[in-house]
Amino acid sequence: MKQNSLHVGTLAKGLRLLRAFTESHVSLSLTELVERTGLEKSAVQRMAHTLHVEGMLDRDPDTRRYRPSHAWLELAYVYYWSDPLISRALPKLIEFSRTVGETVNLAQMSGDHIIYALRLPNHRTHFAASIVGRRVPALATASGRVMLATRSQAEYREACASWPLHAATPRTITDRAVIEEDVIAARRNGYAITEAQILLNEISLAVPIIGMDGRADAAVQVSLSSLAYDADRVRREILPVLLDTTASIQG
Amino acid sequence: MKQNSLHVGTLAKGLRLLRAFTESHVSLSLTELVERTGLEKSAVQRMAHTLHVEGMLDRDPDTRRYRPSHAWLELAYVYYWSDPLISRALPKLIEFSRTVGETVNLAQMSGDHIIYALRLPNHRTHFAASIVGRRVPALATASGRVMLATRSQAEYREACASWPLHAATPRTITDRAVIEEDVIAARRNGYAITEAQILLNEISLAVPIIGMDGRADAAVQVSLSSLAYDADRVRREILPVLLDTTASIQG
DNA sequence: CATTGCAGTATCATTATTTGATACATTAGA
DNA sequence: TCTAATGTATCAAATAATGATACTGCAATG
Repeated sequence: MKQNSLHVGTLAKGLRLLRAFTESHVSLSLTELVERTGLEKSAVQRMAHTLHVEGMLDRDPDTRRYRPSHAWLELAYVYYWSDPLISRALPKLIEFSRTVGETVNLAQMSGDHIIYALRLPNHRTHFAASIVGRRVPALATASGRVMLATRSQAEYREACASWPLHAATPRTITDRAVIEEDVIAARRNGYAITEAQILLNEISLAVPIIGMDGRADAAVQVSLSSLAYDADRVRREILPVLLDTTASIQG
Repeated sequence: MKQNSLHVGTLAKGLRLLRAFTESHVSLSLTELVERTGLEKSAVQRMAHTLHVEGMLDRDPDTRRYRPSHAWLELAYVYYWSDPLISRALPKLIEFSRTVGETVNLAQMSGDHIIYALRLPNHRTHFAASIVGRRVPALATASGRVMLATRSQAEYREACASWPLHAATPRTITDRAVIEEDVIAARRNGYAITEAQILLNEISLAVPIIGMDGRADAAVQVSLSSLAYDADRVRREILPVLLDTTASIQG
């Protein structure tokens, strides 16, 4: 498999079963697992059995399909305790969410994507926009751009040139030069605003949470309906409070 | 390890590493992992390496300590998609949270515990009370009792007699007869109220989400400060709206 | 209703892989 | 600077995973 003698192939294969479940594949039969993992039927049979016995997969006794178990939520629980930023930010975000009455997110850089680590929804929106753990190409988000803006020129240039982009909406910007300009603007302004990059009728404002080294690995992002807000109103009404919030998190 | 020929010991061991991380052990060194898992040093070395390479554990290059990775949040993301109750309940809970302005939880039965699958915090409280994935002995919670109340007499009696209890506060009820009476009351009333069972100064109201078979595997729970509310006020002001909410989820 | 195909389950000899003891390297503490 | 402890690397031994194959049972089809 791999020649590195420290690599435990069996464990890696087991993890592939877990990864086979996605947003659009939420329950998998044995043969579907075989297809999605590319492993042998026998191997999948054993791994799935083990994961079930160990509580990582639930199994419908009738359909015999496997599904994520509650353990997947327990892992998130432990993650929250493990990341010191979360406990520092959460109380402030709750307060912020109350005062602005809009959906508040904590985004973290995760490779070339951002991941939403906390979401405090205040309005009914798309399901995907309300639940934690979602990964989105960093370049397509206000949070990603504003975090990049705190990095060195070499770094954000490289990122703007090579990081992935996916045209999620007709208005998603795919011109990398435009994105880089937006990052440069965020550098000057200390915030970034995007419109309709991931969802139509969505306008996002993000401010970085800057660490002691001056770099940001996280950002607070407010997502608003573009039917209710335009960029100017966001700047006037939301931005000042948001800046207070991030400042208080940085402590 | 186990004599069942389908059991893949290596995979099970790898999962034990993941489980070694808890609320109070959020980052572990190699030797700590050895202690907590009871596995051989060599085995832990290999497993931890593999989990790191596969993206399930982050590693601080300086301290060489392992920590949960963002993948732990991604798993939660997939869980949310996989459980149809979540997508049905979430929009209603957001609405509910807005109207009552208090902390709203979706609890699910998970063996003899409940697990908080969704939390919409509206006030700063204890960290543990704000994040998803937390498991609590079912008997100690309004949600657990109100779910049990939808089961057969044999079932809830058995549960009240044998399920675990942990005296988290000085006011936690440990008299199982009293708990059973509370379940019976919940059966009549269609809701349950508990005070100071998990946290002092907390009062909780829960209403079950009843499935087609008449049994509840989930409940919506509102947690309030007992400084601001007493049981009567909860019944008058929160209960009616909560009943509307759960009814709409059952749809 | 019998037939066919497919998904899931069980078995077992083979051998690749994990194992765990041990030695080495590096860090942190005295 | 030395010492103890933690992390890293190696390798022969044998256990435990492998995957081919055969079996069972369900569900769809004509």
